[in-house]
Amino acid sequence: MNENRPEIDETDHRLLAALQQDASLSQRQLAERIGLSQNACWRRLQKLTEAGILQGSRAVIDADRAGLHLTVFVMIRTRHHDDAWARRFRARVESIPEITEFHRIGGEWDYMAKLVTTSMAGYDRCYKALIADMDLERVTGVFSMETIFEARPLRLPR
Amino acid sequence: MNENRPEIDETDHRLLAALQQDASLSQRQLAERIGLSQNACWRRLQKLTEAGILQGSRAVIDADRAGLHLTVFVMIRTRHHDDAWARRFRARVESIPEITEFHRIGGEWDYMAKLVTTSMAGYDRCYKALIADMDLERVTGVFSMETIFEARPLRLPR
DNA sequence: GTTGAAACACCCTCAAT
DNA sequence: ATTGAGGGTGTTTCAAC
Repeated sequence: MNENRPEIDETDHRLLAALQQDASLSQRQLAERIGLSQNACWRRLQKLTEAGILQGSRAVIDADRAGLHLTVFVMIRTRHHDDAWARRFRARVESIPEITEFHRIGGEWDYMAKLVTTSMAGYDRCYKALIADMDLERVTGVFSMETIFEARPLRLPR
Repeated sequence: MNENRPEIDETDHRLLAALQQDASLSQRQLAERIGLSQNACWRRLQKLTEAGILQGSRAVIDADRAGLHLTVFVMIRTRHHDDAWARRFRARVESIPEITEFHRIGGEWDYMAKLVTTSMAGYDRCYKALIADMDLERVTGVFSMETIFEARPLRLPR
């Protein structure tokens, strides 16, 4: 949590929104788009980066074209609720590169992992790697039949 | 689906992996890192972009520092299974910018949406906007207590 | 906040190997 | 595949307003 975040004004907002859509924009283009001088734009980027709000940029890759045809959300319930087990489980999850996202969740399940892989055979390998010697109470895969959209820009507050 | 994807060799692999970690690398740095001339590196990037595998880059923003303190996965079951209703529902989901990801899923539920917002009050507003006049059978929010990691680079096959 | 300028790094395209 | 070179563009930091 970080309640006392630095102020983000309307201009910062538009700046972050633009870069969330396309981080390859040059500073000239960016400055022009949001109606700022290139110089002022640069200073704002510095500030946002120093504040840790802007953390860099990443390539967007078309999963399907890259051969990744299957997305599964793995729901997990554990029998163990001690720290040592939790640490061991997190290390296990981190060791499976097909898992792109991992949450501790509330409700019926304890954890949820998003897993992106080539095929059902790929999923089966990950599943086996995930459960081996972890004594999980229950694991179920929720399969994405169709990814309608993903990685949409965040809606920033204020 | 795209089974007949162009060949991605080891070098392309490392290129995409590097750009998934940091898309702001200059072509000189990138070329040096993967042991290629800047020129050859540039040509590979062109090919990957033309093939639609590499689709650009996006800024990474720290959600919590930007004031987004709540992530919820919304599970949805519908009573309607005709195309007209599905189109209307997709349009509704797209109209809610807090929803960053949307899947049609198999199993007990029909759809799953990932929603990132400021607070419980923000979630409630989205929830109401989502369900209004849609005659859903059942909607439940699975709350992320802790995002252990997310937006990890894709594990590319081969 | 702005403009203008200077120093440097980078991108893209050649030609040659 | 590689190097080298050139022109155009982008970045970063000034000083001045």
